[in-house]
Amino acid sequence: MSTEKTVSKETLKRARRVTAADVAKAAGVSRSAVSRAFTPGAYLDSAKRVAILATAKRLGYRPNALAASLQGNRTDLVAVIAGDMANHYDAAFVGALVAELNAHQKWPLVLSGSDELTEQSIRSVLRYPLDAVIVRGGSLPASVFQDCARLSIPVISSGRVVNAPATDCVACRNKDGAELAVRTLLARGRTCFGYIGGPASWSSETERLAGVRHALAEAGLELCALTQSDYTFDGGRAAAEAMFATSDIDALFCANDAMALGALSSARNQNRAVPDQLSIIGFDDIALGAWPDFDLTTIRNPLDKTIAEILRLLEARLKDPSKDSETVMIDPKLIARGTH
Amino acid sequence: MSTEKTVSKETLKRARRVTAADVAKAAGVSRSAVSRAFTPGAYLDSAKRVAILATAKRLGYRPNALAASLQGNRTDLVAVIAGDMANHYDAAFVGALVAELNAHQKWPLVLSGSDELTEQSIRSVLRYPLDAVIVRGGSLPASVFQDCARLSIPVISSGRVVNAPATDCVACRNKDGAELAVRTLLARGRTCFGYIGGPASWSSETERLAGVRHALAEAGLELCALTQSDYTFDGGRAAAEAMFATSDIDALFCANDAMALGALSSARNQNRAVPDQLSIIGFDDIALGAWPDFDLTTIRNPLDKTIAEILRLLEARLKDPSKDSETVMIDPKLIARGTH
DNA sequence: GCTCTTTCTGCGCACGTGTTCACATAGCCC
DNA sequence: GGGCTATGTGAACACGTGCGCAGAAAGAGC
Repeated sequence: MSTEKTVSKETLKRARRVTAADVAKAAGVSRSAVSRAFTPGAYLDSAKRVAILATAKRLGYRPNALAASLQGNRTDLVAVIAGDMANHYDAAFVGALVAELNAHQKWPLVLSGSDELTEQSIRSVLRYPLDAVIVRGGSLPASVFQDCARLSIPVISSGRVVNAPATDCVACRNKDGAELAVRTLLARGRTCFGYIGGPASWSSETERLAGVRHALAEAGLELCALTQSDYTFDGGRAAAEAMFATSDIDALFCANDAMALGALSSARNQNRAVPDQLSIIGFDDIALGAWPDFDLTTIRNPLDKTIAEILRLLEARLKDPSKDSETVMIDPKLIARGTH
Repeated sequence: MSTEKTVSKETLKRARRVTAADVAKAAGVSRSAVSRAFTPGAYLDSAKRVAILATAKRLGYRPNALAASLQGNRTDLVAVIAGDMANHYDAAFVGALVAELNAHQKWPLVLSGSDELTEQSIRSVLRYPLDAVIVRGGSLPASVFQDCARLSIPVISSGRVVNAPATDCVACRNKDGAELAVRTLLARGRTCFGYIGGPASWSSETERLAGVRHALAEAGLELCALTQSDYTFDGGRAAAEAMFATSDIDALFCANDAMALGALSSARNQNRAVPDQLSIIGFDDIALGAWPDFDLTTIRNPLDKTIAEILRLLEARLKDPSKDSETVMIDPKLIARGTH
C-alpha cells in the first residue's frame, strides 16, 4: 500500500536527472572521483578519469549547475530587463546584448512586457540567485534598485544614470546628440524648428529636449513647434501630420528614428519635399534608416560600444563586487544621409 | 593566522544572501516556521505568520528558488533558442514569446547568435535543470534533441516539425501559404512568376518552394525565375535587381517580407510600377509591411496564434511529461494590400 | 476523566554538488 | 630504515530549501 503510493507519485514527477552518484555507481568509483573528473587540475588517476568521462557520456550525465551554485559559486545567470521589444532600437539592443552575453558564457533571463508586468516579474525573478541585473532604459521604481541592493545583486543600468551603490551605468550623451542635430540643421540654414519627443517621464527625453533648447538659444532661436509622442512610427506620423497643419517648420528633429520615419512618411504623403523644403533628423541609427527608401539622417546612439561597455562593467563588477560605482558616457555621432 | 585567511576569503566572495535561518533567528522562531510562512495553506499561527513576513521584509529575504528546485520541484526556467534576432519576424516572435512566458511565470533563458555559437551555448545551458526548451526554426543538429531527451527535458519546436519523443511542434502550413500567394497572383492574371527563396537547408524554404511549384503546375505554368537569398532586405533587393535584369516577370513571390520589401525597393528604383506592371507578395506579415510607404501584400504567419499554441503545449507537457507528442499546424492567411 | 479531532510546532531528512580533511600509497634522497 | 614530497582516494560537510514525521497543545463530545 505504502509502496504503491510512492510508486504512483514517482511516475507523476518527471524522470529524475542522472546524478554524479549514478555515474559513480556505474563506473565503480566513489562520487568524489566523478566530481574530480569534471574539475580540471584535480588529483585523479588519468586512466580513471577517461573511464569516468566515458561512463558519464554514456549515461548522459552533466553536472547540475544549480546544485553547484549552492556553495556560493557564481550562477552565470543575469537578468535582462528589456525595454519595449516592439521598438526597433530596443529589439536590436536586446538581440545584440543576448548574443554578446552568450559569447561570454553568461545566460540572460529576459524580462519584457508592460511596465507594471515587468515590475512584478522582476520581483519574482529575484528569487533566483542572479549574478547581476541589466536594465535597459525604462522607468523602473526606485524600490527595485533597493531590492537588488539588499540581495547584493549588482545592477548595470543602460540609457539612464542611476546613483546607487554597486550600480554601474552606461548612457549616451543625449544632450550633446540633440545639440549636434540642431547645429547641423542651423548650419544648413534652417530657422523654424519642430521637435517630436517621447514620453516625458523618460530621462533621455528630458535631456534631448534640453539639448534642443540650448542649441537653439545659442543661435537666438526658440522652438516653433513641440509635440510629445510615443516613440512609434504611427505616433510620429500622426504627430508630424498635426504639426504640419498648424505651423510652417523647415526643420524637424525627432527623439528617435521610428518617429522620424513616421514624420518622413507624412511629409511625403503631403508632398513636402525632403530635404529641399524640410529637413528631418532622427536619433538612434536603426538599420531601417539606412534603407535607400528612407536614407534618414540621424544621430547614432552607438550600440556596439554601449554593449561592449556593459560587458566590461559586468566583468569588473564580478571580479570586485565592492568596487566603486562607475558611469560611462557614450558620445553620439552624426550620420549624414539624405534627409537634412 | 588561520582566522585571518578565512576572513580575507570571506570578503572576496560576494555578500551572502539572507536565508530562512537568518529570518528565523531574527524573528525568534524555528526555520520551519519561516518556510511555512511562505507556503500558502500551511499550518501556522496567523499572528506568527505576519510577524515572520514583516521580519523577512525588513531583512530583504526571499526564498532561494534554486535551492527549492533541488527537491524535484519545477525551476520555471525555460531555454528559448532564438533564430536570427536581426530578422524582423524572429525578433517580434521572441519579444512576444518572452512577454507571454513572463505572464505565465516562466523565465526564459534566451540564446541567440550564429548557429555554431548557439550549439555550443545550448550545451552549456543544459547544465541547468530546465523545465523545457523552445526552439525557433533554424537548423539545429539532431544531437541537441537527443541530449534534451536524455536529460528528460521536453522540447517545443516552432516553425519546423521534428519527430522525437516528448517533442511538441507548432508550424505554419508553409506549402498552403505559398499556394495561396500564387493563386492570388494567378487570379490577378499574372503569368510569368519569379521566386526569391531563403537558405535551402531550412525546411520552411523547401515547403514554400514546393507550394509555389505545385500551384503553378496546376495552372500549367512553371517558374520564370528563381533565386535563393538570405532573408534580409539587402539580400532581397540584390536578388530582385539581378532577376529584373535577366527576365521579364510580372509577379514576384518572396519567401519572407524583408526580402519582399527589398524587392519592392528595387522595383521602385528601376521605375517598375507596382502593382501595375509587377505584383509582389511577401510572407510573414511583419509590422513594417503595413506602413503606408510599403503597403505590402503578404501571407500572414500568425504570430499570436503560434505563441498561444506554444504556451498551451508547454502547460500540457508540464502537466503530463509522458504524454504523446503533439503537432499543431497553423493556417496562413492572405493579407491583401497594395502590391499585388 | 477519556478519547478523538484540529491546529500548531520543531526536528531531521533529502536534493546534487564542490571542497576540505584525513589517510593511504608510492617514490625518492639522505 | 627514516623522513620527506607528490599523488591518489573516500568519507564527511556545507549550501538553502520544502516536506514528512512525531509530538504537543487545545478544544469538543461522551
